[in-house]
Amino acid sequence: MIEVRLPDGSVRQVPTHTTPREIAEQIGAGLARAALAARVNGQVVDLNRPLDHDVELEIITERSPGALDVLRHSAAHILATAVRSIRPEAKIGFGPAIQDGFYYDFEVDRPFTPEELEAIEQRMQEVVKCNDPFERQVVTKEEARRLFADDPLKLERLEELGDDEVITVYRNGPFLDLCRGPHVPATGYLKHFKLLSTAGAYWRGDEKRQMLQRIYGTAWFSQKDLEEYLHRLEEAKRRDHRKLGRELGLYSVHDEAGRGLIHWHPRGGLIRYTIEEYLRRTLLANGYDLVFTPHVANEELYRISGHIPTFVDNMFGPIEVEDETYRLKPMNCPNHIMIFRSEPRSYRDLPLRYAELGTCYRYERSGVLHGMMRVRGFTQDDAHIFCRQDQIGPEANALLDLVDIMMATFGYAYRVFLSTRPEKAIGDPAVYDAATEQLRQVLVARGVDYNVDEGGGAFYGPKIDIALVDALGREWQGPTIQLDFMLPERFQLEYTGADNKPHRPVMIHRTLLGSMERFVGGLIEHYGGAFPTWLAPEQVRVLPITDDVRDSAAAFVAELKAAGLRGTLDDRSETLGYRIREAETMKIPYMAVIGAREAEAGTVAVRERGAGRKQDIMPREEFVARLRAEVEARTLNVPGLA
RNA sequence: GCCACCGUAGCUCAGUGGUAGAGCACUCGAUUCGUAAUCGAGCGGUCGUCGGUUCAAGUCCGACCGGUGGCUCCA
Repeated sequence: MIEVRLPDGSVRQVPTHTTPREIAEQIGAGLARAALAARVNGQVVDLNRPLDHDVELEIITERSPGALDVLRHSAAHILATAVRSIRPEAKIGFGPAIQDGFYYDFEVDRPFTPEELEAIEQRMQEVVKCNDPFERQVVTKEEARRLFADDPLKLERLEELGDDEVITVYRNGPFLDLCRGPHVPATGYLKHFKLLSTAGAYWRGDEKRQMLQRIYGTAWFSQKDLEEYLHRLEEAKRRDHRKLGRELGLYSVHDEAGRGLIHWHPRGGLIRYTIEEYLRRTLLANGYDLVFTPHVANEELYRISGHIPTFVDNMFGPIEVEDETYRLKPMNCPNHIMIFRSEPRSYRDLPLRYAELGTCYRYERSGVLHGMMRVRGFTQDDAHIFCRQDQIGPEANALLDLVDIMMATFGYAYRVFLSTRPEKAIGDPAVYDAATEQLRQVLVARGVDYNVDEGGGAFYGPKIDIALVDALGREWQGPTIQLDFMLPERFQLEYTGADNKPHRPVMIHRTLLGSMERFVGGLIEHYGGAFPTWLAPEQVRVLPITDDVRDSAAAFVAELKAAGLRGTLDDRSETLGYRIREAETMKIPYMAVIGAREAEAGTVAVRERGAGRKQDIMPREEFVARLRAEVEARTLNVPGLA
């Protein structure tokens, strides 16, 4: 007999080799029907896996965390089953569950066609209908070698397994895979899924190895979830910053001018200007100094910094001038170091915080360029803080205050990650760990929920990474706080301490918004193009109903401008409906309609973006005052934003 | 850079070997209108580029250029 402890704290005595399914059946028929897998001492296993010692057991159902991963991993096997039946020669690679779905990699003579994808999906339906059980079997390495004799990719993986590892294979109907599991009980459990796309993917993610053909799919427990996910994909497409960027006249990219180089149009420029102006004022109010440094630098600078040779593959090529070689700057830190080093520094001067909206250029391979998100020229919201070791904590704390302000202003939720010392770290491990501990204590003191990426820090220092969560629930790389013990060393930075001796400062690289290109690109998608009033390039469109009130409307536009608001007059000879439609399409926050009644009374009929026919008639001054208050408060009046 | 798909007017797209099309946008004219498309006319394309097959190529084939989705890499 063994003891099984359940999540509610109860303990059951059952015979050795009882399976989780049997226990679920004992608890209730409903639970047995809902059971997909089990969590035994924290590890997810199959329902039919016999228990041979005392355990803590949790039955996994659709609602359990991790349940979708099990389903999706099984979906990947079902996909491979279907592919094998259509293309028997396909060699199988890996097929894991991923965020929102699953994939499977195949080595095939010719890539899959879109039509084939449909056929594969249909064949998957047949596999599901068979409802074959997923059967786990423990095998020896020798047996496994025989079973996968025709699957070189599996053999390669097999040989990496240690001799003491338990090797398992899973069979469902005709398909056998080397796999750790677990799986849902049978193929019939997969009901709501869809294949999405094919893509090339290097075997083991190594571009020196052969390219496999990957098939992506998604799977859910209910048709509703599947449809919601597909709808989310549609919504993401609708909000694509490249599409909205063109439609709203924000930016463009030109072959003639160079790929991956953003041309900010007047509307996009106004958005960027407004953000930059707000950012600079915030930084000045928070103890930062603004600096400006050149776009090119003598290559020597990057030899000292070490970017040559480590970063040279990401840099634009050399520029020869007289006898010297210059480079477009890939980052701002060496320049800021020059400013720090330009005079002797005292411990009393520290911390020094140099901020720059610094434009950098990096060579990115053509295949990775993507709208404003991945470009070759970008302007970083960059800053470097030079401080004493004992100032790391307070500086990190102040930075997290700024992060809070910025994220709240733009309406982002966020998640925090702390990355600790990797194996290959430089310098004294004690210094690295002490600094990491300072960061950790700051996070703890602030009551921040954070995840630790053990060994995920850079070799030159630990860091705090912040991931933005946008309106669609997607995560983006956000602010980072990166400690650096290396550059002060390489540039021999010093300050004079209270002991009148030279000391080495610590550098903190930090960004709040990342690059203006990426940040604004992200904002376009976050807001779906409907920028809050304070950021909207055009805040009010004034619409006179007839030519008779044109002058009155023009006067109102002048009043808006005088109040520092961005209003424009649309007095074209088009119907009111037409002009309203266009203002809605351009996602302008407010329309101010002026007809004979309003002109007479000194009022405007205000129509808010996205609010339909609802109108609010108010005195002109009141509307101006309301708008000014809204701009000042940076109100997030974005439809659909929580 | 690699794999797949795509490339027709400023935009969205139709056109399966036989004389390049539509809607929107733009220009002109008419219309003066009460909350998401007023009517008419006009302008606009060497069908991504180069080569090949064919009596004939937007259409079939090849190469190249560019875009998209991935891979790899990153602000």
